[in-house]
Amino acid sequence: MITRTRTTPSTLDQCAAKSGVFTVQAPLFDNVQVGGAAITFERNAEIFGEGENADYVYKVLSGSVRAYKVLSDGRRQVTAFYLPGDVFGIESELEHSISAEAIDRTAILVARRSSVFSIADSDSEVARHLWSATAEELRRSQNHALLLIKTAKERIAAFLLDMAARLAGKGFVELPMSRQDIADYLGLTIETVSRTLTQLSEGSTIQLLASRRIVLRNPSRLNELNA
Amino acid sequence: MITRTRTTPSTLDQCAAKSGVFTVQAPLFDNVQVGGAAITFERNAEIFGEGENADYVYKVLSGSVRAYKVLSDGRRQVTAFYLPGDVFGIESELEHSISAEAIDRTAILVARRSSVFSIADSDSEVARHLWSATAEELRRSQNHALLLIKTAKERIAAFLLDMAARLAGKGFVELPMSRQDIADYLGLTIETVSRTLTQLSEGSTIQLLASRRIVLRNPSRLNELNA
DNA sequence: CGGGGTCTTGAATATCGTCAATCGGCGTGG
DNA sequence: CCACGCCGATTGACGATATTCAAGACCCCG
Repeated sequence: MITRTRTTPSTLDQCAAKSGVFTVQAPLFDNVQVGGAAITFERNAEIFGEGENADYVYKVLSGSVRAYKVLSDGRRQVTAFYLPGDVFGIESELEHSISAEAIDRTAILVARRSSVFSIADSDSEVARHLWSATAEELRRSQNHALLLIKTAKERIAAFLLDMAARLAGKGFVELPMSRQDIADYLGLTIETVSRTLTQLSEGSTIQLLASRRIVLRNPSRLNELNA
Repeated sequence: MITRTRTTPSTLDQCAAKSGVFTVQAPLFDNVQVGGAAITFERNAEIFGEGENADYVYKVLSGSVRAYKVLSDGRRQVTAFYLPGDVFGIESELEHSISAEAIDRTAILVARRSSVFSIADSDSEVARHLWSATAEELRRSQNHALLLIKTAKERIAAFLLDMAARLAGKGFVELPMSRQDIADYLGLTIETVSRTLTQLSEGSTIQLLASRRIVLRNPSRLNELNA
C-alpha cells in the first residue's frame, strides 16, 4: 500500500489571475446566473486542497474530478467523482474539508464564493439552490457509506451502475479513472477491484473491451448484486 | 446476521396531535426562534422512516437517537447518533432519505418544516443556519466514510474518542447504544466490536466498568490509533 | 522497438465474519 | 429472598473474504 502519486499543485489563484478573471456570465447552479471563468486543469492537477480557503465554487464542463481525504499514513478515501455538469467545492465553512484533483484534462467553471453568497443573501431562490446542492451531496455521501459495508462484488456492481447512469455512453462505459481511484472510492485494493471485474467478466455480466472501457452485458444481474 | 428487531412505529402525527401542536417557542437552530413542541419517544420507537414525508425537523433534548439505512437483505448501516443538543431530520427534498429511532427514552423538540422554511425564505440568517447544519452533517458523513476504510481497532478508537468528546461524562463514558448499534455504525459485527474492546481493555488503553460504561485510561494511545 | 505506468494474475496470509456456547446483569415471579 | 429466564455481551474455534507480496502481461507513447 501507499504508492500514492503526489503532483505539483497549481494554485487556482495563479490560474485565475491569468484567465481574465470572472467576467464571463455562465449558468452555475441550474439556471441561476453567477459570474464565472473557465479554467483548464491538466491530468492530476490539484484544484484545491483540504484546509485551503474555500474561496471559489466549481462546475465541471468537461473531463472529470476526484475528491478525496487522506489519512496520516497515506491511505486515501475518494469521497466522490465529479463529471460534466456536476457542481462541487461548495462549503459553508471557510476551509475545504476535502481535496480535489483533475483526473484527466478537465475544463472547469469557477465562481467566486463571495459573489454566490452575496446573491444568496438577497435571493432566497439562490439560497435554496445552494442548500439543496449540499443536501444532495449529503445523500450521495450517505449512500457512499452504505456502499462501504457491502461485499467487493456488490461495491463494484453499484459503482458500475452509477457510472453507467452518469456517463451514458454509446453502448459501453468509458471510465476516466484508474483502478487505484476506483479502489480508493470503494474502500478496496486495486487487486480486488481487478479480480472482481475479471470475475464479472467471466460470468459475462460485463465485458471488458479495454481496462477502462466496459460493456454492461447484464445490468439487471448487477442490480441484483446491488442488494 | 440479520436478527434486527422491528418495533411498533408510532407515527409522529399522532403524537403531535396529542401534544398541543407547535405553539411553544423554543430555540431550535442555535439562537433562532422557531415554533416547536416537545415529544417523548420510548426506547426503540420510530421517529421517522425512510421514504416518509419530511414534515418536521427535530432537536434532541435528552436521550439519544440513531439514524440508519437498511439494505434489502437486512444489513443495517447506522449513519449517525444524535445526542442532546443535536438537530436532525432536516431534508431539502420532500422525503426522508434515512430512518430515525430513539435509542432509549428520548425527549425531542419538533418543529414544522414549513414554519422553518417560510422563516428561512424571508430571513437569510435562518437560511444560512439551515444550510450550515446540512453542511455540518455532510462533513460528519464524509468523516464517517473515512472511518469505514480503517481497521477494526482504529474504528473503535475513533468511535470512543468521538463519544467521549460528545458525552463528556464524569470520568467515564456512558454509552446509550448497544453493541449492535455500534457494530452497524462502524461496519463491523458485534463480536468484533466486543473483542476489540476487550483487547483495548487488556492493553489498559481503556477500562470496562460495565459493558456500556467505559473509562478512557489512555486517550492519547487511542488518538495514535486514530491514524 | 523499447520502456514506464497500469492492470492482471497467483500464492500465501491476515483480518474479520460466522457459528456456537457461555457468561452476566436484571427484572419477574414463586 | 432466591431462582429462573431473558436479553445483551463475551469468548472460542473455524472459515471466508479481502489484503499483501510478488511476478508478469498489456498498452500507450515516445
